[in-house]
Amino acid sequence: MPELPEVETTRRGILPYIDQQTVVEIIVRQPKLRWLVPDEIHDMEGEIVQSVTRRGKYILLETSKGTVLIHLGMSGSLRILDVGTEPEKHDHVDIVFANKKLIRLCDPRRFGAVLWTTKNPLKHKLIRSLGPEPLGEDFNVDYLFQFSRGRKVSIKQFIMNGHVVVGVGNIYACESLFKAGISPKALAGKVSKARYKKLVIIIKEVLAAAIEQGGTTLKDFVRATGKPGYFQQQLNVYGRAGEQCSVCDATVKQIKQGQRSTFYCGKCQR
DNA sequence: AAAGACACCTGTCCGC
DNA sequence: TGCGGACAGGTGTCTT
Repeated sequence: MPELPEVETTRRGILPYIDQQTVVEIIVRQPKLRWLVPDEIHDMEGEIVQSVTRRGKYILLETSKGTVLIHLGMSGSLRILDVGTEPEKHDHVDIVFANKKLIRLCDPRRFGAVLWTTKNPLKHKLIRSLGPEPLGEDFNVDYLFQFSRGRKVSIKQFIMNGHVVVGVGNIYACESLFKAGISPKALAGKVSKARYKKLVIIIKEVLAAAIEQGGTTLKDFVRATGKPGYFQQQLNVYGRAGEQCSVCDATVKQIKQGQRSTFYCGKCQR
């Protein structure tokens, strides 16, 4: 489900309810997520949430004792609810606050994670080797072009690699390459600097626009408030195999790259 | 170091 | 209606 826009939408959704709030209780109904939810997570109880930030697709809740790292995996969502709201089947973790609100992690496939670190979270094993934020200045044409030299993977797999740049998942990789007119099959190491320049600009535009729209709701993504996102209305190729391209008369194609579906227009993208 | 396959898990949809 | 298989928004780990 969540790529960067959905995670950022979620972060913004929960922020006003939990920032500077005291954690009263953490309820773990199902500890078996991608990694076991550690018992030390309860050290957060009684602590005040000092910041609600995001690094890549991780949401970080910082307290003076440590930081919770939350990842939504493929099917996770976080919602703000009132204390007393009955949990449903896949509601695995609640973080309950003194203001009678709670954030609830629902994750049917359990590829998500809830982790705890007492150190600088940016130095956590899963965070420290991540690539730059796509909306930051460190993600620019010089960086991407340099990093791509010698790479033999397709450009689509390259930009989806979190060690290259974070937050560009399957939907936005497909959409960005379509808008940039670049074939997803082009080899990363062979793409020109001029084309990378355009791609960088477009990735930033696409992600920023998706955040503004509250993310993409394909089947079940909901924002923290329970509302869906609206960016799916602007998808040009993702999920549109067999349909006519929105720009030309060709048909949108679907292929597999690195075990993931890729959607593209063979005429607009070369 | 880089690339590819595989793993984790549940729900849904499609063809027979 | 049932069943098998493919597929789904991610990414760490293991093998080449």
